[in-house]
Amino acid sequence: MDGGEKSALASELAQVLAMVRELEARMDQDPLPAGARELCAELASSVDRSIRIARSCCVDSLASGAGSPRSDGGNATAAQSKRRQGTPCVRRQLRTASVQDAAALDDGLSWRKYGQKDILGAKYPRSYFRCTHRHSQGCLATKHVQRADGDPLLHDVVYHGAHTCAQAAHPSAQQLRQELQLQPGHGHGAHEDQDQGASTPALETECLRAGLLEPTTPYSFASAAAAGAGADFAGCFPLLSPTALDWQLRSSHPAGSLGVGIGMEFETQFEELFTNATEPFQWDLYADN
DNA sequence: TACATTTGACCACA
DNA sequence: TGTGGTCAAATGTA
Repeated sequence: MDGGEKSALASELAQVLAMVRELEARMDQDPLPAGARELCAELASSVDRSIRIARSCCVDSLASGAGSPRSDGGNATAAQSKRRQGTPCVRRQLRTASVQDAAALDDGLSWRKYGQKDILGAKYPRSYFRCTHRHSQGCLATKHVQRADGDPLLHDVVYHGAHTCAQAAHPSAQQLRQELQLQPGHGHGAHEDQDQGASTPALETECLRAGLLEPTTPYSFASAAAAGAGADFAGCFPLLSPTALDWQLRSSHPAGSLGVGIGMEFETQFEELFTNATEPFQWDLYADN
């Protein structure tokens, strides 16, 4: 990371900090002031920019194997990668508000659970879902959901195959299809092709810069993890991206219902953002400037 | 009654 | 042979 990038990152983070403080102050007010939502969105995009800067700087060190291994639930993915060769997949991580909260895992598509399996080395079992319309419409889309070892609120969701049923028109399904099509070779899993596509992180960065990858979508590890460079690049971002955080806040607190409780939840998630991100980013930037 | 979930068993792959 | 992925019967629920 050169000096310019460091200062760009430091500047972004300084903005984030200022906005968090402001948001914190506004959270005490009831009802929530009009600007709070906008501030959340700004906050999200600012952290998102920070992550992009950090990511573009970290890729090289990650490619050389210097990246930190997955800290949560990732020990099972190596074995998993032996399976489903030839099926493109998209991986996401979603955080729920509580252990019982399943709403945050709802992607708007209808799934039917068809199995659950204890995974070697994983603390929590993996659940297997397939499209409800598998039999009626021959839709072969499936997804696997597994709770992270280190953080029970964090769920690893792996999607296999695009929806071909009536749900294919759903925004979530279309987004998934787009991400699946971004898979190198369109036939390898996100974490399956660690031996190819070293240029993919650059591609992703370019897409992000060009606005081809919508920052408003839930954070996907697909292209990052698909990159050979990031052998397990996803593990370097052990939490939701701020954009996904924003998305979650929006989805779990629909318009008008953004209540008092959000303050604590938001605060907790940001606390995690800063504490968890410290290692992978190694941001001693303030000391550095 | 229809549909979803649970769970033990089976299969395929490395 | 061990493990992940899937099947299908049993069970639960609206």
